[in-house]
Amino acid sequence: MGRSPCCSKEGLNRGAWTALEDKILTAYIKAHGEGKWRNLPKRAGLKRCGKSCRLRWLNYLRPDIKRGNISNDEEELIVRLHKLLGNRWSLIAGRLPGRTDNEIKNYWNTTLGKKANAQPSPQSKQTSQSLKKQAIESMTNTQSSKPTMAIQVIPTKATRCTKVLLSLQSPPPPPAPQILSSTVTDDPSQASLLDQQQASPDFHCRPEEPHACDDGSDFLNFGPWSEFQPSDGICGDALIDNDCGKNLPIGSGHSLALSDDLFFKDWALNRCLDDNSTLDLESLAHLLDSEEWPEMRH
DNA sequence: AAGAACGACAACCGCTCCATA
DNA sequence: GTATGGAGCGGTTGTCGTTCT
Repeated sequence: MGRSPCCSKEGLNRGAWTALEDKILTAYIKAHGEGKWRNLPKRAGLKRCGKSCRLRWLNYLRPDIKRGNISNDEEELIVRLHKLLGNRWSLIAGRLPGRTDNEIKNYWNTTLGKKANAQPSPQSKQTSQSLKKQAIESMTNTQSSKPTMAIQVIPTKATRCTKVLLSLQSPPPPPAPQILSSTVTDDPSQASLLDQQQASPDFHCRPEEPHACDDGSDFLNFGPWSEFQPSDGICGDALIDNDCGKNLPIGSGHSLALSDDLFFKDWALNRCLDDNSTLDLESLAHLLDSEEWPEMRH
């Protein structure tokens, strides 16, 4: 389907933003909020493409952006997350509050990528597509693998978290445990994750927005489940139902055996963060540092 | 001191996904 | 079911400052 360009490029400024433009954009967004990027330049009186405005805001002007050197902890986290997620910068950035995908991408390309090349990792160059494929392959192979975890399989397809909402007021947690349920509790690090998830019902929530699923289970639904239906040869009854409130077979002995690797990818994909929340860097670090971690990475 | 090479980062581009009419 | 617009993502390019020769 053909698409009109997001904006006419004629008469628009390009290149570096001026201080005045920044000021105008910031003032406009503070007054009217984000969104409607296509119309924003016109309304704000900027001679810029809407996309450009969005990028400028997200990568530079946003008040919660942390600027400055990336700490060693952050660097280590980036490296580890990159091993898990590949070049999915937005997901990685989601785990580093105040950092933007662009910043992390640049940092990787200029610094970490070279280090990684010096210490080649089999996964370091994975693309989203290859990750996805790998995930699917992994899933289709897991039926014969050791059923160590009862994790519902989540497609690694990155789905934005903007509509993943939980109630702040009363999220009666679904009776069934959530994503890391059942058989993973032996590991203290994972238990810690569980605890944090359950103890923090508002993580990655936007209180001002309506809730996608009142029972709080919707945060588990973040992908085209149709891709992973039983017809795909996957143990369907181990999958979470796409409907809110229906859950995975918790503690069931026949739950889908998900590869450990995929489990962590899944975890990483789902741990969307609230912009205002303290990052659970600790929990992630805990996870990454856990004794089982090296084994899980193959 | 001058120019080349390099590094860091901002910005752009094209593609894809999702929501909606 | 389809077309379209809005928005986001990842790859790439451009620019500027710093270091090296």
